[in-house]
Amino acid sequence: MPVAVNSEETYFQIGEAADRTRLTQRTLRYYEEKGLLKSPSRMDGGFRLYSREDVERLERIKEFKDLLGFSLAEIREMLDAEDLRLQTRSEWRRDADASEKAAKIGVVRGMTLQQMSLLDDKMKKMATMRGELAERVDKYDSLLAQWAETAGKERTGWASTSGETATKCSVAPMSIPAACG
Amino acid sequence: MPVAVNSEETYFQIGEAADRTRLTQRTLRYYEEKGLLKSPSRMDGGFRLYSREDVERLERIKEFKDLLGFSLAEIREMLDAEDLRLQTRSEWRRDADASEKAAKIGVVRGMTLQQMSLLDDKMKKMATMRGELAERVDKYDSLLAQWAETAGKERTGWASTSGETATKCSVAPMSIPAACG
DNA sequence: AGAAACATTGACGTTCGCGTTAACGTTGAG
DNA sequence: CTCAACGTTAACGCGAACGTCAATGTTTCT
Repeated sequence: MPVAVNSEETYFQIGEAADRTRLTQRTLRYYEEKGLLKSPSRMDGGFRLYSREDVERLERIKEFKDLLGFSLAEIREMLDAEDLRLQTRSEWRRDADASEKAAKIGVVRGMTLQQMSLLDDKMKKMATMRGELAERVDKYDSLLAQWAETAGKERTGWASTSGETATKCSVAPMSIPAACG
Repeated sequence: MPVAVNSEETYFQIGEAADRTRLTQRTLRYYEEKGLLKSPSRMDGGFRLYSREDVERLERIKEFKDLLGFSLAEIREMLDAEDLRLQTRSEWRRDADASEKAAKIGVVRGMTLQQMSLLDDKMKKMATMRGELAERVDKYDSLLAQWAETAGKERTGWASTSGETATKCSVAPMSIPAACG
């Protein structure tokens, strides 16, 4: 059960944080050790207390790893960028100088753009690969269709052995995958 | 220099193969050891000779690794699938039974679809991430614009410090990246 | 034939990303 | 107070994916 410290802020011990993120306790400690997570607060006895934000951050780390196959070092960089973003935002009001604000925002914006172009790059290449695969599938289909024709009435019933996962989305070589879900 | 063995077939020693693929010799031997590459032919003295196909395969392996962050084991699976595909194709003519052909094609088609859905999955998630990033950039832009307005004539000239990589593609949250290159 | 350049097979070393165990402290329910 | 459940640090272990010698053989150029 989540631990309520005071008022309405909920914190989680390492066990629950691990459960929620589907990571292990060891992994959480490891990420902390590697600086991917700012050291979480502790209770009097020394038990770690993870905030909601901490948990969210962990979930993001997981996405970065699983989805993009980034190393922890790379992920750290991306997260550092984001930290700067948040820090910038919190300092926004009390920041005296004017052009300084703009400069900071510019930096953050630049980093965000870099991350985007990195994503674009990967997506583009993946789209290319997908296109090649789709071409093949089409080729198989027409091959099978043509075959079924020459075979006359005898329906072959080739319901491809296992999971028909990417249902029928094989055509349209370059269409956005979001449109296929 | 590439080594011409006979007639028009060109082969490469490990050094050049490594250069071309931007991998190390060690890596090539390692991949061979791990079965990602069928053992290349050798010259009399025992030197490895890589064919064009071998080099292409190596390049594909690299793409899989860098682009998708797959483990070598996973890559091996994908490549095995492709091997089956080629094998199927070469056996196509001399294969006697009819429904057997269809079955084989069905299997290969199924594997291809699986790979596609895997790609789709990743691309979809990446598109989501990209969308979030784009939103941020837009927010920064409007913030800066609004700021420049209130500041009157004094143009701040905030040409974001470094590489403006993802040029202007920040809007259109879900557009296919290929359209942005 | 001799030397430089390139390759071969071990075999040990390294970094990453955790898993696992040990020995011990904390918390919360009864 | 006691005891199970949960947490802590420290340390060693492990598989993946190579890096890095070292000792030896091969090719090629002159």
